[in-house]
Amino acid sequence: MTGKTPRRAVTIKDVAAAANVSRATAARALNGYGYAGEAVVKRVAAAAAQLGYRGNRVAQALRQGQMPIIGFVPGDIQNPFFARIAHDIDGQLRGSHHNLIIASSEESETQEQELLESLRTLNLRGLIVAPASSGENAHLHRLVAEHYPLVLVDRVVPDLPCDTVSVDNAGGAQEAVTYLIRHGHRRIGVIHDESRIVTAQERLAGYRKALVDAGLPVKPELMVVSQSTVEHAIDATIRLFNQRERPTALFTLDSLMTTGALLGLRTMGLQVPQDVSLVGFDDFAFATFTDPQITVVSQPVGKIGALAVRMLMDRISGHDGPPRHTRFPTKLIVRGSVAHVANP
Amino acid sequence: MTGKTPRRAVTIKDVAAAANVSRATAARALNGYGYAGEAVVKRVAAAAAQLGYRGNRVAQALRQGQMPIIGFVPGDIQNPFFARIAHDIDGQLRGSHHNLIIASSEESETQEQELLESLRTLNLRGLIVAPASSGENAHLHRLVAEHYPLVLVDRVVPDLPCDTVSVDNAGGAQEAVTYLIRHGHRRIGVIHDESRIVTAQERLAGYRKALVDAGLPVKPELMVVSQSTVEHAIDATIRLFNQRERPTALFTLDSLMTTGALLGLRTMGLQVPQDVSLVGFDDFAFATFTDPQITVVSQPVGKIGALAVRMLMDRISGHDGPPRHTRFPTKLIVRGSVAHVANP
DNA sequence: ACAGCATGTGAGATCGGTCTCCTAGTGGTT
DNA sequence: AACCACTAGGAGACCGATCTCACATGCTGT
Repeated sequence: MTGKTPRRAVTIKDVAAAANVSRATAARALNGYGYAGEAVVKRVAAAAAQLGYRGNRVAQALRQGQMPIIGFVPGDIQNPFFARIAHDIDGQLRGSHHNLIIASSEESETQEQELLESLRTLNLRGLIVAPASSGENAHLHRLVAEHYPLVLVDRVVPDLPCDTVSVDNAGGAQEAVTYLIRHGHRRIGVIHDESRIVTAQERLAGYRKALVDAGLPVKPELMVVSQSTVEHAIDATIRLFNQRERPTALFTLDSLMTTGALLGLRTMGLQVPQDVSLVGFDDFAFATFTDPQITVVSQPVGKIGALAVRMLMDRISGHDGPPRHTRFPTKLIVRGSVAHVANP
Repeated sequence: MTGKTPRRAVTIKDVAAAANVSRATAARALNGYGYAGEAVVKRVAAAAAQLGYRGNRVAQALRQGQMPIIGFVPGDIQNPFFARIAHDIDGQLRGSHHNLIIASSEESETQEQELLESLRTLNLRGLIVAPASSGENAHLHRLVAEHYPLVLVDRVVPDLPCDTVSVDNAGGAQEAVTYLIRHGHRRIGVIHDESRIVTAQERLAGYRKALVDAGLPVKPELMVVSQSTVEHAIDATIRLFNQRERPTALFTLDSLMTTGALLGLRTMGLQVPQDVSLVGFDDFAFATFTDPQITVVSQPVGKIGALAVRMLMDRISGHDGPPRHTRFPTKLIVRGSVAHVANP
C-alpha cells in the first residue's frame, strides 16, 4: 500500500488488452451479443474478473441515451406515507436493474421545478412525482409534451395528460363526515391546510359535500387553516376549540394533523370521545396506540408505489395509450374516537 | 401536435448551429471559461434559451469522470431515524449542485453489497452508508482501499479506516440503565435484536456495563431477542413478562421496540410505570403522546446528516487526513415512565 | 513596418462504452 | 475450382460535452 492510489477505474480497454483482443470483441464477449468464440469469451471473462472490471454505467448511459434509474419526487420523504411509497417503489424496481433516486421537494414548488429540471438532464428512464402544487405546473406539462415517462402518485394535477395513481380523497372524506353526522354531530370542525396540495382540496370538498347532502350549513368558523405539521395543528386545534360555541366533532385531513389535534385537545383538557369526537384521514401507526384508538379513513398505501412502477415501466417500454387514472377506494376504519351526541 | 415527438434532446451542437458558432465556442460562452466575445456570448445564450438547451449531465459526467451525485444507503428508509437523516443530507447538499440518490439496503447485507456495487459504477462523488452488518464488510474495505469518498453514519464498522458520525450508544444505554438502578430496580429486562447491527451491540454493552458497575448480575433470562419491528417486539415483551419472576423494569434498544413493548405490556394488562418502568433508546414523536410519556435516551438526529455531508465534501475536495470519528453524546430525557421500587 | 502580445474562434482529441461495418478464414456444395 | 454461407474478430464511428492546441485577428511598441 503506497497510500495514494489515484483510483483509476478498470476500463474495457484494459480488459481487452489483458485478453489480447480488441475493445469490440471484449464488449461482445462480456455482453454476450454478436459472435464470440468460446476461447475468447473465457479469456475475456478471466481478464475481467482478474482486473475487477465493472463497467462504467455513465458511459453506457451516454451511448444508450439514458440511465437505468428512475426518479421519485415526493412531497416530503419524512412523511411516513411517502416513505412507505418510496420503499415500495424501490422493492418493485429491484430486479429490473434500475436504481431509484429519491429527491424530496419539501413541498416547495420552486424546489420541485429545480429538481425535475436537474433530474431531466440526468437522462433518467422516468419519473414518479407527487406534485407540491395543483397550480400552473408548466414544468410538468413540458415533461409530458416531451413524452418523458411520468407517473403522478397521490396527487393528481387536473388536465395533465399522464398516468396517475391516487386514492378517492373526496369519497373518503365524505364517508368520514357522514359517519359523524349519523352520530348526531352538527358542528363538525375541520383542520385543513392552505390546499395548494390537491389531496387536501379534494378531502375538503368531501367534507363540504357531506354537510350539504345532509342539509347542514358549511360554516367558515368551523374550518381552520394549518400547515401540515404537528405543531401547527396543535395551534389550529386550540384556536378552533376556543370559540364560544365549540364543535362537537373534528375531522383532520392527514395523520400529522390528527396527531396535532390529539395533542391540542389534551392540552385543553378535552376528552376524546366524551367531549369531542375525532376522525382522521390516513391511518397511522399510533392511531391504535392511543386510548381510545382513533377512527380513521385508511388508504391502501401499499398498493400505490407498486402500481406506479408498473405503469411507468409500461410507458418506458413503449406503451403509448391514453393516460390511465387509478383511484383506489378508501376505507373507514371504525375504532373508538367517535361518540353519539343527542340533538336538541 | 403530431402526437409522437420522439423526444430528442437539444444538444450543444444545436445551440452552436443556431448561434452560428462552433461547439467549442458555444461551450465556452455557456460555461464562461476561456475567451468569448461579448456578442457571441449573447447570441449563444439567446440560442440556448430559445431552444431550451439544458446540457446533458451524463455526458458531462463521462467527460469529467464523475456525477454530481452522492449516494445514501440507509438500513431502512421507512425508519424515521433514517428518513430524518436523509432529509438533512438532502438539505445540506442543496446548493452545492449535487443530487442525492437514496437506496435502502432493507437491512440486508447482500442487498447492501449489490447496491454499493451498482452505485460505484455510476461514478458518484461519494457515499454515505449505514452498514447493515458489523461483520466482514469486504465491500466497504474495498471502497476505502480505492479511496472512494465514504462516510459511515450511525453504525461504525470496527477497523474500517474512514470517517464516521455516530452517537454514544454504549454511554447512553449505560446512563439509562443506571437511572433505572437508582430507582431501585434490580430485575431489568432488555429487548434487543440479533445484533448484527453495531448500534444494537453497543447499546447492549452499555446495559451490561451498567449492571456490572452496580454489582448486579447479568441474567440471560432477562434478555430477549426480537427483530426490530413492532410486531416482534410485542411477542418478545410477552415472552419476557410471562416468566415466573417478572422484571420490574424494561429497557428497549430502539423506538420500534419501545412501541412494541408498550403495546405488549398493554395487552398483558401491565401498567407503566406502576407495574413496569420503561426506558427506550431513541426519542420518537409518540413518546410524548402516551400516558404517561416515555422516558428515553435521545440522540441528536438533526446533527448527523449535516455533519456527514460536511465530512464527505471535505474528502471529495481532496482532504486526505486520517479517518475522523465523531460520536455525539446522547441525552436522557426524563418523562414519566419510571417509578421507584422498594428493595426488600 | 514588423515583432510581440492579448484576444477570439475552430478543429479535433478525449472520456468509456456500444454498435455498425468490414475483412478474413472455414467448411460445404455444386 | 468456384462460390456461398457462416463464424470470428478488428477498425472506427458515435453518444454529448469539455478542453487542448493551433490559428487568426487586431492592437501596441519600437
